[in-house]
Amino acid sequence: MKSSGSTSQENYLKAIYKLQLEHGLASNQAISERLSATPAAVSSMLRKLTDLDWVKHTAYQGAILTEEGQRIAVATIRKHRLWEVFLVDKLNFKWDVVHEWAEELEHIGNEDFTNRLDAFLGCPAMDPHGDPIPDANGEWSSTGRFVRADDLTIGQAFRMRGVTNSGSDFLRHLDALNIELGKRFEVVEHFPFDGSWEWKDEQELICRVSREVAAQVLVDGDVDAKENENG
Amino acid sequence: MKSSGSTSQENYLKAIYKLQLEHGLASNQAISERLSATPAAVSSMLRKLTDLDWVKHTAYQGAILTEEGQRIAVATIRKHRLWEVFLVDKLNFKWDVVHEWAEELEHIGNEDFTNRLDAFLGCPAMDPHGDPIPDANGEWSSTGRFVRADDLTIGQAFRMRGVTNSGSDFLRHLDALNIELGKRFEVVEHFPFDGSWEWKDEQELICRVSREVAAQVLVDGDVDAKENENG
DNA sequence: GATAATGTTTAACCACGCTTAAACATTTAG
DNA sequence: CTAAATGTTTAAGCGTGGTTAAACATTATC
Repeated sequence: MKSSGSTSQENYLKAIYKLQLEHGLASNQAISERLSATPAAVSSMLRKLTDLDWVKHTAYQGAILTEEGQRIAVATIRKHRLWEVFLVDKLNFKWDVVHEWAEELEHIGNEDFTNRLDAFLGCPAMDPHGDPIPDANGEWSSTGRFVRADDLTIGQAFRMRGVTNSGSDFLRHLDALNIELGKRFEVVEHFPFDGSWEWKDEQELICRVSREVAAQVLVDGDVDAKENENG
Repeated sequence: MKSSGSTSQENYLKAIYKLQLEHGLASNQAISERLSATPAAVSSMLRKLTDLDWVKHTAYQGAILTEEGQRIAVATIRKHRLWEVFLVDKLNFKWDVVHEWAEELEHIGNEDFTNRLDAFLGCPAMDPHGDPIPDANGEWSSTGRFVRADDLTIGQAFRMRGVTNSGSDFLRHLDALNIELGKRFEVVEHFPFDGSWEWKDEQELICRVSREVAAQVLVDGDVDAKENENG
């Protein structure tokens, strides 16, 4: 088989996949918000996806993906993230703008195409936002689990590893604060008053971040244990 | 402005552009054949393109592109050919299969995107089939004019430079004959009986090609004049 | 357990790009 | 110059993926 869907169908499968991770199943309404479509549109698309055997849909409950639906969803996410790597690493786009283009590119190409792109990029493990890239078999090969930056304690060293919010506004804000993927910091202070934090980088420069920022930054809190990597 | 059209619109503009080069203007019927669509579909699309001011259409005569229509057509061809270079040079696809993927990729990205891709690829002058790639301004910067391989005379040295038929069957046939872009040959013999030719490559290996092949291969017949390039 | 609030589905409709079949213009041939 | 052949356009309709508005289930509340 190894079928795949239309652009729109793939977008639905992706949305359901992500909602399923978050809530176990994807309600009609949640999908509709994700895709900025009306609930009516979702309803009709779910019928099609059910007919294709890509989702199981219990009326008034929600949708979950079948094996095949999941395969297509993961393949699409893989393509999306590989293209993001391409756009940042090869075309020198900034990480806050690549999502839109990747959203279009992800619907092009078959398995062979994707694997060639993967190989060309050096089989990257993560996209420019720190999100893991599934391998050719759809496996999320050992996503070294990261923690939220607001889970750290004073004095703790860490490396910036990802974000849970890939919106342009947020990413541009991180750029403005000189917070970038892989950069090493240490927690200097935490202010319970407003939940904000003070970090310092390796040049001892202080970086003050709000509660909102810390909550959406993923870090590797286990930095000293494996410092043979980059520092 | 710098507008651009839908996938389908861009395909029509491309087709009209090419037909215009060949026949001065694009008849409804010729477009319909190019795009494998019915004349009725062409008729209705031409109305839309006319409303957008991208073509001028004289009923029962044919269509020609406006300035803007031409700009979009050339930009689309530029993107198509750049992606073909990417697919062959970076993803190691063979030249006979890249057209299909490029046909999808060509509709993605804006001017900035395309220029970044161009720069990343080293601003190539030609696609993998030897077709020239217009520059960022839509100029076909000096397409060093090539001649058909069946225009050569015995003893003449030449370099393979392109094809006038990019169909997979033809390209695979050239692969089978070890005829590739940039390769140097010399005309050994011509057989008026069936119009076939004998060439020899730099290893003195004889390559026998049919009339049909020679007619669709473009070569640089002026090889000795500028042998500082590759030989 | 009836009722209000919420969420889902259906119904009618739209735009896009295509189809077939019929009507219409324009050439070409007799 | 008329008739036939050819090419073009219109009309009606289809599939996809949307919309709004109304009908319908399902929760939550009293």
